[in-house]
Amino acid sequence: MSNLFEGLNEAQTQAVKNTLGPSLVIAGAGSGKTRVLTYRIAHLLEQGVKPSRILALTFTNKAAREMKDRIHNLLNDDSARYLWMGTFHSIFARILRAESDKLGYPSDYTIYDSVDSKSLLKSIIKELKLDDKIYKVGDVLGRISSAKNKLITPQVYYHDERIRQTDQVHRRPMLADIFKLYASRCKKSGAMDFDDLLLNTNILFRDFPDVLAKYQHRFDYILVDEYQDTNFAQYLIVKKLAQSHNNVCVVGDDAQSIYSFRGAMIENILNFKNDYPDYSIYKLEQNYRSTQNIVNAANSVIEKNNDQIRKTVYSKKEIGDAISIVKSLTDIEEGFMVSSSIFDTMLSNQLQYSDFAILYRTNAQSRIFEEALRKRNIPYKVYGSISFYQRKEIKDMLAYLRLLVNPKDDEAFKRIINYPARGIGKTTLGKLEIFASERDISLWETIVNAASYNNILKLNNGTLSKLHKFTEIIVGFQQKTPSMDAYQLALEMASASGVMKDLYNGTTPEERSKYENLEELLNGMRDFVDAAREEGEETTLNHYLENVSLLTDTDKEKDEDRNRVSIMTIHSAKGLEFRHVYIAGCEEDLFPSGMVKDSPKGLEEERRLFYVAITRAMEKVTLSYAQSRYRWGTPTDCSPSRFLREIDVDYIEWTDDPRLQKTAETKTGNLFQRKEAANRSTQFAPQPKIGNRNRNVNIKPKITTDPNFIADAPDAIQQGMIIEHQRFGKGKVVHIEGEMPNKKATVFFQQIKQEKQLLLKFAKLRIVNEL
DNA sequence: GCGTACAAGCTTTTT
DNA sequence: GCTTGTACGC
Repeated sequence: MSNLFEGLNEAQTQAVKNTLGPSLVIAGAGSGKTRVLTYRIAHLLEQGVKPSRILALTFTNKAAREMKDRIHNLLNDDSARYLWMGTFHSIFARILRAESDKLGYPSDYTIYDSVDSKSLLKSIIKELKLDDKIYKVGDVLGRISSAKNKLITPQVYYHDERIRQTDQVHRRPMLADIFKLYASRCKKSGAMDFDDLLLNTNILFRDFPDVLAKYQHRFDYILVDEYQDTNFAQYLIVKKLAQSHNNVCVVGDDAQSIYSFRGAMIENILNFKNDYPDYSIYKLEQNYRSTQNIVNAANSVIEKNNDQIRKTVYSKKEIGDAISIVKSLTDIEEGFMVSSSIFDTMLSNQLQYSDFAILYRTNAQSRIFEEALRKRNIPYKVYGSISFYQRKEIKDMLAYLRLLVNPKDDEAFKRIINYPARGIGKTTLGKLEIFASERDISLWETIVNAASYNNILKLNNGTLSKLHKFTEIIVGFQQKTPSMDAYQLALEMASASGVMKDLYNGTTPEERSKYENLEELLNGMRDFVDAAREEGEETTLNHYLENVSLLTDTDKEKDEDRNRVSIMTIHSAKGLEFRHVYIAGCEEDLFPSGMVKDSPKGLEEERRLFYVAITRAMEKVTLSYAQSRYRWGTPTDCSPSRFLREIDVDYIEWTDDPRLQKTAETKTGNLFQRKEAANRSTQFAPQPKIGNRNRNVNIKPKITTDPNFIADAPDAIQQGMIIEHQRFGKGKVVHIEGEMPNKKATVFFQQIKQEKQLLLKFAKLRIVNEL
């Protein structure tokens, strides 16, 4: 490795070089943050620091893996393998496995994901005979989670007057009891949820000073990526571990803090100077990713936030294209517009599909883009949404395996006791649950001894023998578990349990895909076993299951996924970059989300999210909004997002209506508002006023070849796309047959009710057959 | 105990 | 519009 500092700018060089003492690296979007982190670690290794003495914490497995790869390539040796690098959750899960006995957990403890947590909470709420409309599972879990992230244990929660009063005011006085029962059930099942991993690490370090000392001395250097997204529990772990040497380097960007709903405290980065008074600060302000227009536009938005570390992010790249703002009439049309634009841009600029991304605020928006892209035969990949490991069929299979390793895992038990159907239904499970709960034992212990408990359980002989059959299968596999590798075991379990057969018999596409998913899981396990064997690690099921709950979809990218348009939420786009970015649904109540618009803090976070979205782009940003969008199954009127107005007009280009562009040359006032006003008058003025709302007979069906008319239709049609029939909600639809060049088409008129008046009219064409 | 039919609720974002 | 949960009949 010749010269590490070659190609780094001054600020980057300083941030890489000065490895001693506390360092705060403020890294603007696209400023080479990952580069600094990897070079800093490589630099430490070059100086002779042992990799095992470096702890590097990230927020996603992907980020950790990428960094490892890059360090490996920089140094050209395998020292990166021995770094302690990973997500907070995976690193501390590992430490907790080693120290679990001190906290009264087995080292093979199960990690409950949010589906497991919710299922457990649901049964607790039922058990306490509480109204599940008042105690909504999601809300309750959110409350418990945020308590844990603030290191509020159930005991503290239970005895804290103020917390209890808050719950009282919200008419949920039993939350403390639910929390307490939830925690004790988890512990009894030998399970930790995501938040427990951080909470229990803190408890471990608090109650066992010798253990804390051990880990303080294990790591000489600590690095934290995305520090603005740490919550209190994570913050305190870092602080404690760094105490003896203060060699802590945190990297982050307060402008990109978008996880406060998960307990992230932007204050952690803002207060770094108070925690480590002798800190050095490095500001990375040059953006290497985006054009000047994009950087400047993003800056003009984030400027509106009060809570921030002031910095000047700039780009020395070309000025580049202005940001486009595009209006569509409906969400469906937005889908067409974006997919057409991607198609055209790709062809005319000779780009790859993977140069494009469509970003949105909520996962619910993905479907429309999927459909639009599919119709154009554009390959795409949806990121996020439902994780592979959270799919029902995968969770069911994993539940069998979990039960082998940790038979006390009641959530796994409940998933599979009657899957595939073996005649053990609600009634039996109910009896088992009551029995287990009264005696404080697990469901597994209950059925193993069901015969001897049967004077109380009162199960009939048929049920008893069904239970017995189930236990026999599980016990048989439990005995094999230590001697077999994870893949072999899972494969046999899949057939012995009947899961394989159940999925194989499916005929519908959904069922087929479930079977394929099971195959994929098994393939993944085989890869795991192969890799472990190669590295000389354990190939056991226990080892496989250790991390599987912490894996997400993005962690298993395949080659065929490579040249595809990416579709994802802005949250999951964080840290990524694309040449062309479409930000869809820029509408009030969607982005910014309707749930936070009343709180200034919430709004600032939404604005940061908008900032993150814009700064993903290297060359071109297109902002899109629709005037009407399906929500809860009905068309809803939308108004453009306030964020569109917040972008400095110098960096915007208005492309949806060419007639208006010439009129907006002077730069006084707000371009956006003027254009909106102009839009309103030109768009609606020519329409005949409809007096009687109930009689929409003003539109006369006609045969048309009028080119102007066709020009009004979505351009997808002009390209000869086949557009299927779409239902138009409550709008009135009129059919008109017409000839287009080479195409026979049906035209739909739709009127959308807006503010109780008929305001809009637009045409959709359906190509009936190709000539 | 199982499968189907209908109703209700729902849409912030995730390790 | 879609998914999940419940009620009812077998």
